[in-house]
Amino acid sequence: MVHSDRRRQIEAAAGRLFSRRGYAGTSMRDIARELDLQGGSLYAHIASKEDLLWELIEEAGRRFLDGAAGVLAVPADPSERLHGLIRNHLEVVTDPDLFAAVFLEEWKFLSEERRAEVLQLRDDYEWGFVQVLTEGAAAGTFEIPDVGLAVRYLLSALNGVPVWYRPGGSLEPATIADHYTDLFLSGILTPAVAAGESMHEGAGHGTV
Amino acid sequence: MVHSDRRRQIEAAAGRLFSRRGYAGTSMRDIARELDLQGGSLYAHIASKEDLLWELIEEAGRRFLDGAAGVLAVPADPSERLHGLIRNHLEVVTDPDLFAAVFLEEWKFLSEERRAEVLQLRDDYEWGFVQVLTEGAAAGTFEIPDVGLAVRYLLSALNGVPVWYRPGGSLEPATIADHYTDLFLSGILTPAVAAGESMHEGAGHGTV
DNA sequence: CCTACCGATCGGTAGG
DNA sequence: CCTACCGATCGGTAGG
Repeated sequence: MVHSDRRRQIEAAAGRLFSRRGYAGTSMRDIARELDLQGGSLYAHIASKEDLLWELIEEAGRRFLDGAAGVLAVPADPSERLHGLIRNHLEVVTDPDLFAAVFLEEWKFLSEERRAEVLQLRDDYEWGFVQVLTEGAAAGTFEIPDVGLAVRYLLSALNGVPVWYRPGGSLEPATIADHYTDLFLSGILTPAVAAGESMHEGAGHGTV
Repeated sequence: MVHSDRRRQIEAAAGRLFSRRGYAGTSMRDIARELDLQGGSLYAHIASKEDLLWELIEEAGRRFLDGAAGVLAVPADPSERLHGLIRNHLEVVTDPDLFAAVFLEEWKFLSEERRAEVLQLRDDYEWGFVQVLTEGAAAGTFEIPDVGLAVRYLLSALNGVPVWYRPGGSLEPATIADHYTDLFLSGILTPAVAAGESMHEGAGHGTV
């Protein structure tokens, strides 16, 4: 658990390369080159390429889960808790040291056991979102025909952020979280229209 | 442009494998094995592995763009046009013959020229969404503080569908499109709350 | 479409 | 951490 500096450097290089070219598209020699080492020298610090991938995925997964647990430990109404979950998710996903893109995309290259562990972790994590939406619906604050679908919709939107996010840009993760929370809670229809009256033909697109 | 049956079989096998394990994680011999061929035999039908990837990406890209153009050619109010764009996107992304996951994830393995072509196509495609949202805002139907951000949010949510969608399941693409359009237009807050009055403390999460 | 092969590169190890 | 190497596999080709 406590790793040497060199080990951390190797993990960081691997994280950058796995993010950019994927696990299968990155060779051990690619990683070594980033640190001016020979390919074989990496094995003084790590046991295998897959262990390196696992380390990165485990770390990101832990942060997702710990952050969400922190949010859910605080009593608050459903909208606030949802905002907290969204902000946590976007902080993890935009943290340049966490390589969330690797967590999200490269887990399929893990061994079967580790893959199962990741899927379990993702299920647990999603459960927090399901709980908050269900609470909000029970309280009458939210109106959600299919909670599972709404959670997949939201998490997909959040997971798209690392694709275009650049650290140091004009949008801080917390600001994106504010915008995304509003989009998810209120949508884009102007309030008067959303309130129900004055819409030309039903909802404009027969549904639900 | 007109391809032999064999060529189409090779493309389909490549699409399936590239979707599942990625371009770099799939070998030509993997593809050949699916068709009970020897690896070298593929080169009687295709020139290179990258050409195979390009073919799949080009085809999906064309369907995204053609479908959107069809929607935008019909006059309708912004909510209806948006619904049409969403339905088209989800039809493309769930079409088992189009391998949209390859289009979305594997373009980074293309040559620089082809990569640039894909990015241009994506820009053009996103432009349609930006246009519809901008029209809706100008008409007073939509209220969107940052149109570009809202489009990225929506497209990310849509691109997440192929990750969990299974053909033959209980949700048709058109049904998902209905749900997702509602989520994007109206959010999840109950109308009375969304209309502005009766919310305990501002919006519950200070924003925008 | 197969057999047989090309040079290059892969993850990983031995021995220092 | 390097040199030197292992067997396996890679994308692709020649010649039939």
